[in-house]
Amino acid sequence: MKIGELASATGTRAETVRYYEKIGLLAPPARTSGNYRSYGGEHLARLSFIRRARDLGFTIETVRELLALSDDRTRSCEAVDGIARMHLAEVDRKIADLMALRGELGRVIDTCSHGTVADCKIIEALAPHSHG
Amino acid sequence: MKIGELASATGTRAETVRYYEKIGLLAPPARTSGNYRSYGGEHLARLSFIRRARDLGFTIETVRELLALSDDRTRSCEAVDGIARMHLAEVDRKIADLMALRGELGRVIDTCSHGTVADCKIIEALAPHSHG
DNA sequence: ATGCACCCTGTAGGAACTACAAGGTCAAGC
DNA sequence: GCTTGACCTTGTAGTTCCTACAGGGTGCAT
Repeated sequence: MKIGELASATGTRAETVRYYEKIGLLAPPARTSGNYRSYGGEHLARLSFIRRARDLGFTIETVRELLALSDDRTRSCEAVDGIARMHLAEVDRKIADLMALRGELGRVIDTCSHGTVADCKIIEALAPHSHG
Repeated sequence: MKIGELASATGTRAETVRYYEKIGLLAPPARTSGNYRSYGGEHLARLSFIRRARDLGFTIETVRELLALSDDRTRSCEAVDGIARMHLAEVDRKIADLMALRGELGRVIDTCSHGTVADCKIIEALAPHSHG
C-alpha cells in the first residue's frame, strides 16, 4: 500500500502521513526498491486510530498517550478513563462557549434591518463597548 | 494614550496591538518624542471593534472585510449580514461536532467505569472507520 | 543617580498541518 | 523505446494568531 492509498483510505493527506511519521506518531514503513513507502494493515489501523482521535478533538500529544496506553495492554483502564474525562470537561466548556457565542451572533443578525451600513446593527453591535 | 493603556482598555496585550499594526489591521499611531506609540479615540474604537469581532470568532481576514465594509457607510448591509450568517452556520456546525464528540467520550467513560482492562472500549471506540 | 515600570525593534517559537520546489519512479499508450 | 502524466521522494518555508523573549531606550519617583 502506497502513501496515497493509505491516505485516501483514512481520510488523510499524504503530507500529513509523512508529517506523522516525522513527529514519531506513525512508525516508518518498509520501502520498495524505488524508495516508495510501503504500508501494511498495522499502519492502516494505527493511522485510522490517529485520524479518528484527532477528529474527536484530541491533541497530538494526547493521541500519543492513548497509543502508548493501547500498546501497553497490562495497564489499567484508569489512565485512559482519566484522559477521556479531561477531554469531556474540555468539550463541555467549548460547547458552552460556542452556545453563548451562537446566541449573541444570532441576536446581532436578527437586528439587521437590511438598510445601509450607516445604520447596520451588526456593525453597531461590534462597535465600542465598555471593556473593563 | 500609550500602548499599555490601550491594551488594557480593550482587553488586549501590547504585543497583540503591535501585531495588529504590523499586519495592517490597526493604523500606525503618532509617536511621542520618546518614540512611544500615542493612541487616540479612533484607535480605541477600532481596536474595540476588532477585539469584539475576534471574540465572536471572526477570523482576522473576516475582521478586515468587516472593517472595510463598515468604512463605506453608504453601502448596503447585505454583505455584512451575509458574513455574519455564514459565521453563524459555521458555529452551528462546530457545536454539532462537539456534541457528537461529547456523546462518544461519555460512552467511553461509561464503559470504562464499570469494566476491567479487557472491557475497556476506548481503543475500539476510536477504531477504523470506512473512508471512501 | 538609581530603581522600576513601561516602551521600542526584531526574531523565534508553537500546533498541526499545508504548500511548494526540484527531482525520481512507474504504468500506460503510441 | 520513448513520452506523458500521475504519483512518489526530500527538504524547506508558509499558514493562523498570536506569545515570548533578547537587548536595549524612556519617564517618573525617590
